[in-house]
This record gives sequence, structure tokens and C-alpha cells, in this order.
Amino acid sequence: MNKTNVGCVVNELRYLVMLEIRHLKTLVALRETGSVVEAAERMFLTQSALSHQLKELEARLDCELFIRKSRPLRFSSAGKRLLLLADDVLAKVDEAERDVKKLMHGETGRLFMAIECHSCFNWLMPTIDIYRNQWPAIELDFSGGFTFEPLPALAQGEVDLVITSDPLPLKGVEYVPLFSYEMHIGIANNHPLAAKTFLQPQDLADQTLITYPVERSRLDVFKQFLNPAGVTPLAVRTSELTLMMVQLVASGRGLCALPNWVLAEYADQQLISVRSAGEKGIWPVLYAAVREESLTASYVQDFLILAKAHCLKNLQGVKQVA
Amino acid sequence: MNKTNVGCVVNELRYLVMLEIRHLKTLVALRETGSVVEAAERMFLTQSALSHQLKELEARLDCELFIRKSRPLRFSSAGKRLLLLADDVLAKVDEAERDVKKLMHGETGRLFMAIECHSCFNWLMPTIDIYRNQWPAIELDFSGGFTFEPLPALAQGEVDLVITSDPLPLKGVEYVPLFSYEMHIGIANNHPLAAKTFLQPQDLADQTLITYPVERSRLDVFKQFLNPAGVTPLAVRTSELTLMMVQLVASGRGLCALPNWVLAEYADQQLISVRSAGEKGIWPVLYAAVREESLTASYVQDFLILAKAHCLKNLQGVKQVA
DNA sequence: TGCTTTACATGAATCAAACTGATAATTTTC
DNA sequence: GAAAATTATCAGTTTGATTCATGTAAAGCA
Repeated sequence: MNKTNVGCVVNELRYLVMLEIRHLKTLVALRETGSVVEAAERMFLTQSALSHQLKELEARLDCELFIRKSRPLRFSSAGKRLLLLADDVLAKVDEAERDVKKLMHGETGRLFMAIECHSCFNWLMPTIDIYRNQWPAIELDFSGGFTFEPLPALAQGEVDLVITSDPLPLKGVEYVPLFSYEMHIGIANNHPLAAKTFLQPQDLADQTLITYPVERSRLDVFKQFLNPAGVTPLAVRTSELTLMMVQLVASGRGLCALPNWVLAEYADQQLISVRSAGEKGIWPVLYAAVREESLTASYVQDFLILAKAHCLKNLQGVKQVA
Repeated sequence: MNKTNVGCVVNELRYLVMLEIRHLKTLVALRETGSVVEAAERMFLTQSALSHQLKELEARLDCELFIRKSRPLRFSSAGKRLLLLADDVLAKVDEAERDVKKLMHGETGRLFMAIECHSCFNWLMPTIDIYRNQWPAIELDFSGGFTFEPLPALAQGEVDLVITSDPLPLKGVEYVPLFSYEMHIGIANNHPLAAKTFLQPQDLADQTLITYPVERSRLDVFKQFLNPAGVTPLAVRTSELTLMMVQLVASGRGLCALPNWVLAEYADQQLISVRSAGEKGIWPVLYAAVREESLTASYVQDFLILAKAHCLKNLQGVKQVA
């Protein structure tokens, strides 16, 4: 660039591409997780890699993008500006990629869904709404209900996708992990057990447990917590509605075991208290079950990607599965 | 992904980033040049590299982006869709990068320009208009005129940037090549010399040459064409206005030597004919001269990048300098 | 039609940059 | 203040983008 002498010709004036899509994704992950470690995890990279990447980017731009020494990390004004860009650009790139897929295999198809995990209603509906905009030509349907057996229906071809936390081996059915979450126990604020930091199986021996009206063999509290310890609750009472379960718990009629992301919002409002089941807690994994063939269709792949991303982003305390 | 057996768990569902900024730039270069070879040149890559890149991208997207066997190449519908994305995204990325620069060094400054190449008015004005939007806080000014000596004024600090095709060594002045272009000779359609495919110096010995009113030592026709052959035209007549020069040429009053990009538009309208000077033609290089210190300022760098890009894109028949 | 020119494709080798793993330095939390 | 967690850094490895050399196909021209 300079030999500090008379009239030299400066040649390398190519436009240095500083920003890459990769960087924008990193920034978004950073914002959504609040730490480099977690952002790295979400991007399937090591913390080291991301640290290098950020250092390199900051060097290229010659500016600091965020303040590390604060939890959660805070973005500088430059960082905020780039996040604005990221939100815009990443959405558009995604859309373009989808459009290309559609142009190629002019895809239209069917995506009938069912849930085995009844709380999943909470996130599934908003996800479907987003999805409908992305793939307007796909025929969508949803089967709920407690009597309905989704997995056999999936194998038979009656439905195309089932949300379940119980991946039982079935010919031609594959399970795509979405995320893992903690199964929390909801308890009245003034309940004596609320004094404990976490609950043991025995604690439930003289309590009423409130569940969805399904067999015990399909409930994680039994499978992973009570049964192994040989404990049965004093009574089991059922409810089809989550909100009603919470009301019952709040008024001291019993305890309930539900995903953290369901209980969190009620706990935040101080309606009830939540405790872990055991010291480490119970961490089921939620899967999307689809038939083998479906996995090749981009409109199915896209739904899976969307669901996973949507949950990781919006559901409190859910973790990516390794 | 598949072991074609019972109920396997499919794990790798990370969103494969297919598109990168790099790819978008390639597509745009492809559109603007109309061939892989030239696009590669413009991106400072080999033809091979670009060929690989495109193959890889098409594989990732699983679709053809453009039809190679046609000149200029034609884009497929998928290609067109991605070009749409590219235009949107690249502009926004540029803007964001500029904003970051401004946030950092809150840059405001001065950019007084002058031209030694008088035809440059044509592209300089539109370029300045674009630039003004990008850097509204920069004070812009422009000195024209045939009596004014820009290069000394640059060294003295009266102006900050000079467009010239004659990079004479001056302390503290650096020359940034913008592009190279062919110096064409304009000639009346019915002129006897119009029969030749290109002109020799001797052809001008009995002709009138119409030039801008500057010394012959600053005119490329003399420096690079007539003087080396020891030829002088029958007469030299001057005009300050390009359009008037062309009118004179069209009516058979003489010949003129002007950059291809100036004459091309008149030739396209069949107003005049153009011929090369010599078999290979004369190919001057146009430079932007700036003072050494200016090169570190991003608002100057940005002007240079913009000018170069704008000319390569919009001026007919200009070439990037190696 | 055959010959030359030009543009693009391909394979192997190279090289740079991104990533990892281990560890050190730092900060936060209790 | 100690322990835990987060981030930075170093050196080694891997990946994948780029080049070089060459092959193939199309376009232009006699």
C-alpha cells in the first residue's frame, strides 16, 4: 500500500468482503443465547472456533461488536447495527433458498400432524402458522385428542408427522430429535414440599398427582421417576386442559408434572412454584416422528428445521440435543 | 441418515447454510459480464475457481443456475431468483458495513475533486450522486475547467482527488487505477477512412483532428499514437464540449480521439463511426490520484471502490486493470 | 467440412483459513 | 476468597477453496 515514495501506483483496491453469512448467524446466535459458549453449541462449533471468528471479524471491521464482560452479553452500537442487518438478510436468504427448492421440485404435498405430547400444542400452533406462510401450497392438518394413537397412524400413512417423547422402534419410522427439556413438577406456593429445592420420588407417595388422561406407561413422571423408585402417588387425577391442571395445583389439590416451558409462564406470574424431579431433574427428549420417505422432501425437512429453531428460540429452558 | 431399519433416530438436522455472500457476488458478476471467464477476472479468481464454485453451489442447491451454452449466458429461473436476492442483500451488506465504519470513526470529511480527463464528467457526476447518499456528511466539491492544473492542486491540498490518465510521479501522491479503456477515433460515416477496419498514424496526416483545448503533451492520441510515428495532423481544431466535437466529426469537419465509452453511444445511434487507433488500439489507464494520507480514510476508500465498480458496470468496453 | 479459437469442465496439488483441543487468563458466583 | 464458568490464546490439524495443467465441447472461420 505504501512505500512512502514518489507517485506510487496503488493497485489492490478490490472490495474486501468483510461480512459473511456465517458472521450474521453467529451474531444472531449470540443474541439468542447470551453467551459465546452457548452460541457455539447451537452452531455446532467449539467455543474456541467462535472466539476466533469473532476476534477475526472485529479485526476486519476494526471495531468491537459486543461487551463480553457482562451476562448476558451486551452488543455495542456496531453490533446492534449488524444484528439489524442479520435479521433482514438471514430471513431473505432462507426465503430465497426455499423458493429455489420450490422452483425445482414444484413441491406441493401433505403434512398431517399429530401430537403425543399434549403440551406441545403451545408451540406447535405458532410454528404451523409460520410454516403456512413459507409453504402455502402444502396441505396442513392436525389431529389431537387423547384417544387417538398417533404412532400407528403415522406408520399407516394416516398422518405424516407425530410429536412424541417416546421413540419406539417402528418399521419405516424415523425420529428426529427437536430438543430436550426439563420435566418440572408444579406445586402450590404454600405447599409444605415447596420448601425443598428438589423433590424425591418418595415425596409424592402421599400426594395427588394430576396428569393428562393417558396410560401411565406413556407418562415420563412414572417411567423415569416414580416407577424406578417403586413409588405410586396417593391418588391420580386427570385433566385434559393444561390450564385447569395448573389451577388445581395452585389451589393445593395436587401436583403436576409438565415440561418446564409450560410451567415457566405460570411460575413467572407466581401462580405456582416449580421444582425439579430428583437432584438432576428429568430431561426427556422431544422427537418429531416421520416416515422414512418423508425425510427426503424439502417441505418436510423445512418443517423440522423450523420447529426446532422456533422451539430453541422461544421456549424457556430447552436444550439442544447433542 | 438411513440404515433402512426399524425406528432409527436421525440426528443431523442442522440447517445447512448453502448460500454465501461469495456466491451472490459471483452471480452478479456473472450477470454483468455474461461469461464465467470474465466474471472470474473481475473477482480476481481463476476461471477454474469459479467453475468449481458454481458446480459446488449448484450441487448444494440441487439445481442448475444458468445455461452455459449461450452467449451471453442465460439464467435459469432459480438463478434469477437468486439474483433478486443478491441485489437486495449485497446492497444492504454494503450499507451496513459503511454504517459500522461511520459509527466507529464518525467520519466526516472533505472530498474535493477535479478531472484531467475531460470526458470523465460523463460518469463522475452519476457516481457522485450515488456517493452523496452513502456519505451525506462528506463535503463534496468539483473543479472543472481547462485552464486549471489539477495535479499540483492535489499535492497542495486544494483538491483531494483527481481523475487522470497520466500518473506523473509526485511526492505524496498515489495513483489508484480505476479501469482501462480503448481510445477510439471518431469519424464521419461517409468518410473515406471509414472503409478501413482500423486507422494508422499516417491516415491522420491529411486530416483535421478535433481535441479538447489542452496541450498536445497531455493528449493520448499524440503521446501514444501520432508522436511515436512522427506524424502530425493537417490541422488541429479544439472544442470544449464533447457533443460539439461529435457534431463536427459527423459533418465531416475532422476526426476526434475519445474514449470508447464516450463515442459508443453516438456510434450506437449511427451518428458517427468509430475505429481503433492501430491494430491493437490504444488502451490508456484511468487513475484516481489522491494524497497518501487520504487512502486511510474509509470515506475516500469507499469513493474509489464505488467509482471503479460504477464504471466497470456502466461504461461500455472498459476493462479492469490487472 | 475441417481447422482454429474460445469458453468451460475436471483432477490433482497447493495453500490458507477455519476449526479443534488443551490450557491459560479472566470474570462471575456463592 | 474459592470454585465454577466463561472467554482468550496457542499450536496442530483439517477442510475446502483456489490454482495449475489438461481435457472437452462449442463457436467462428476458411
